[in-house]
Amino acid sequence: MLQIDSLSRVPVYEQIIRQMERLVLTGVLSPGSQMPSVRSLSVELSINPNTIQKAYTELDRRGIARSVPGRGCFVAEGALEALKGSARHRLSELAEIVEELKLAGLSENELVEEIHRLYQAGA
Amino acid sequence: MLQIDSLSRVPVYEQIIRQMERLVLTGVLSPGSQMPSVRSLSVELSINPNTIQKAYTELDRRGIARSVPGRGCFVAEGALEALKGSARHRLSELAEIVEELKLAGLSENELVEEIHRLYQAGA
DNA sequence: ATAACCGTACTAGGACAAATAGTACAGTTA
DNA sequence: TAACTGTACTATTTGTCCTAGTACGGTTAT
Repeated sequence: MLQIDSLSRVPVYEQIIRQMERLVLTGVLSPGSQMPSVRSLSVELSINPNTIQKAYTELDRRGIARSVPGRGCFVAEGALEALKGSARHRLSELAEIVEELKLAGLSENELVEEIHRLYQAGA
Repeated sequence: MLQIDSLSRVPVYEQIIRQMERLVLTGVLSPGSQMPSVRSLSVELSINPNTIQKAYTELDRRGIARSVPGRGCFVAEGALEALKGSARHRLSELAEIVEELKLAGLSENELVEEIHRLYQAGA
């Protein structure tokens, strides 16, 4: 279900967060559905339970998941809205890269063309 | 001349690299011109000389700067070409963000509009 | 009830990168 | 000669990520 790159600079707990967000956005995980338990996922990925918990706690804080002691961790009802809202926040990251590309001499048309290709690509 | 955000996750030496690259791209530093010395910059930014040196060494390795023992560190002649070449490499970072925004429901038109605004903005 | 799950909390320690601190050496320049 | 330049090296500190182990309380099915 999830894939972890232990060689990446990106912390494992953040990789889990991103992939969970992605599963929700793509509809693989629907609001209300149960997520893998902390322990089962830790066994599946061969990762310490504390690391999984850190990811789940953060997902809870962001309003994407709801943890219920004794029952499990579920995709929050407003998960999609929360994700779409936070997506706007990532426009700032986009702005940084765009500005660098712009300075490096990439024209607006070239960039728009690149965007078009990315949008056409599947997945 | 440079600004360091010590609270950022981005390492100080990498912040220096990026800002130097930016100064070259914007023409503030021209090829052949002398860059601040390791020691003077360390005093100005209140940062250990070793951290500055690490940034300068990397800039040298990328072909953006040329360090000359006893004389100083200068902007390389082919700095602009080196920078424009490596800029293309950052298109992969762009692809990641675009894909996330796409999943989050941002339409291609909205994104293109955003790009247009970024290109019109000064700086 | 009891066993088997669930999330949560806490302390301790290892591994690693980033940064600091201090010293030293060799080349350049006024 | 004095004051600068880059470079090299070791030791130490700091912070983050992750692992390890233990414990507590709530839920569920048998």
